Amino acid sequence: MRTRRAATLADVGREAGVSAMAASAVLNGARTSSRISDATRARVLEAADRLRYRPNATARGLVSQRMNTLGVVAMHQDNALNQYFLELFNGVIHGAAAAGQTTTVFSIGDWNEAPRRITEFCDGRIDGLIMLAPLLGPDAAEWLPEHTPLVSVHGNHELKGVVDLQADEEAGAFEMVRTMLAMGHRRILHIGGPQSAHGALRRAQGYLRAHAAAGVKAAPDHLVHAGYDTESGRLALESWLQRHRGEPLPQAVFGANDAVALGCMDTLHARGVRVPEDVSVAGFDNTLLARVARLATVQQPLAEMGRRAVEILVARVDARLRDRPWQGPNKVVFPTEVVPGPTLAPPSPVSRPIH
Amino acid sequence: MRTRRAATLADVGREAGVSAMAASAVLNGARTSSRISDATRARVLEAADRLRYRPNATARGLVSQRMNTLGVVAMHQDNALNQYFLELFNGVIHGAAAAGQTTTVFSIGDWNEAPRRITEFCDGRIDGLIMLAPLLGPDAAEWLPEHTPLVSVHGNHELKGVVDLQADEEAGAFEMVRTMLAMGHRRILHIGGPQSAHGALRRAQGYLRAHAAAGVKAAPDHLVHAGYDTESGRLALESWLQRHRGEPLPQAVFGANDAVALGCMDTLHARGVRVPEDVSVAGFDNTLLARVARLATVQQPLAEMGRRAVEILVARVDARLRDRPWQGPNKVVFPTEVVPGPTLAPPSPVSRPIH
DNA sequence: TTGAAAGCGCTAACAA
DNA sequence: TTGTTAGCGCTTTCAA
Repeated sequence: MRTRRAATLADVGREAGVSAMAASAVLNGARTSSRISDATRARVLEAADRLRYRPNATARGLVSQRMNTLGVVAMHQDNALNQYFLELFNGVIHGAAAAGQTTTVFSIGDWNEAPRRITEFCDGRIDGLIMLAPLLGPDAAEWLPEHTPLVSVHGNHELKGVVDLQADEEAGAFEMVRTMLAMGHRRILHIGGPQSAHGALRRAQGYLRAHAAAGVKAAPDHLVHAGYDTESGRLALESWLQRHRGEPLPQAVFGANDAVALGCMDTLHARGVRVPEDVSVAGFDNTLLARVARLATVQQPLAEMGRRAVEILVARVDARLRDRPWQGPNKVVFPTEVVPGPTLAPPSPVSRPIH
Repeated sequence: MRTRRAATLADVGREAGVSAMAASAVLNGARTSSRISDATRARVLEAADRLRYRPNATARGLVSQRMNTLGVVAMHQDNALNQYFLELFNGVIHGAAAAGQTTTVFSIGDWNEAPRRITEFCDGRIDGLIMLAPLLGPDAAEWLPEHTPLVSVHGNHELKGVVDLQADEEAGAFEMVRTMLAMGHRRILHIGGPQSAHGALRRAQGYLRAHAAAGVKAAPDHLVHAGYDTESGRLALESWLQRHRGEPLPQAVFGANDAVALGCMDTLHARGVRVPEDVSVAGFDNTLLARVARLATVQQPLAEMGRRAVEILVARVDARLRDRPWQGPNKVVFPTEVVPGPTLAPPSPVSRPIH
């Protein structure tokens, strides 16, 4: 019995000799006024089972104005989503499962595509959207879809109508650099993230504030900005070292994130510089990368942030469906924490020059 | 103007003073018999722009029987999807974007939930489903949804109606172990994956065939089975070493996959055993884990497999919509390849005992 | 060139 | 207790 389409309520009703509504009442627990006689119920159930009836989510969604599906949008680089995404996404999946939602992912190569792509995406197939690390200007409020509740993680700007989840990156960077300074490091190089990302700027601010708090002057050329990926880290450190040939090596390198820090370790390794004997290295995020490489890093509770993003988004979807305004906070900040590791140790008393 | 719902075709039509069909013809390029006058077209476009009209995907899906959305189901462990998933998923996302599809993910904690969860999931919200490393018995053919095209990656059984993508794991394991034997290794321990996973069995077969081909007898206790995750690898090797106290260390450990191999490296590290000086280690999959840890491994083209899975699935969805049978292959096998790395080196002439 | 009507599969009113 | 009717937003005949 190879039919192209799945059985519908009408089919079940016909098979059971009742109307489609009766079948609906039995199968999908619609709260129509009254109940169904046991005989009818049994016939319907039997017919549904025989026809392998499954309610059609699209039709339901059209009626109920809800698909029980959340969207996630993230940026990919070189056609690949990164570890940061995976950690957050694990939390999202977990939270979505707990809330009975499914999750639809789409990725964009550049946030400049966002106005078009996000608008296309918010076309009824998802009830709400989570934006991961969106690089959107303040003008985004103008084009962001009005009818889809939005939550961002590590948003760049506070946008009207978008609930944003942040980690306290400034404090995390501060603590990490404070730790380095307390160990005795003085020449700490920070390979920061893109200047277009406010999070990267906050990390750099933490770096500077730690120096100020310790009364140590940070050399201006010890703070540079690059990308957020491994290759950027590799190249940024390599070119920095070439520019500073003959000068003493930095005592520590603080990467914008774990991927960048690993890129830096590659560069050091390729030059025969030992970590941590010659140079200490630390990252940021505490992704799996850091755990595998035993990299000192700053923990952000990414999985938890993903879960919370879902919770808040579902609450907003519920509220919208009942025409209630969103009562919750517009911003949530999560704590960060230094994670020590064998890549971070006190500086060596003698310093090698760069060649 | 805060309305709860987005503008519909009817709204646009009303605003432009034409029928909803005219608006549909203009905006959604419906191929209704004739064309629209330029004046009407302009009015409709203007109204749509003013109302920020977006076609509703759910309504379209109901009519066209297609949501342009593909499903992906994978298993999570400890509430987390793993690297294997991420590599494949990157390919899926890439392929889906190229085919104009979005991707809906759901994860299950155990493949025993699959009959219920997959059935629920295939309810019209997705046009087709990709199953990643499904552990399904041959009976699955009975309950798998009839009306949703299915593709599996690393399927366990050939299932009627399911197109399966495999990598040649047996050959990959064979080549890796052949390489080890050629280097002079004789005591090669294989920490295999779960015996319920046929892929794990094929890797073990490759291990055995390489020994046979080299005329080397593999000690039976040098092939054990455990889980596919890091912790399993760690524990499996630790307990193996405890069971073999006093005997010489294995010269090489071949993990069921990269995660297991890293767990083995943890165990060796904790015991002060050096890699590769005392023991060589290799993994399988060539995930990011291996690349970060510079682990010797066997490459499977996971991203490409994800892309191909999408291509095939979309072709099947197209075919079904036109009531055409699927003409393509029911199985595709991808090549594997040994990736060398500094964790794999010739054995040391002296062998330390296990303590 | 345009509009009216029907229907995708479902649910929610109301009537019988 | 059950069936009829209408409608979610869209597309597709078919008639004007």
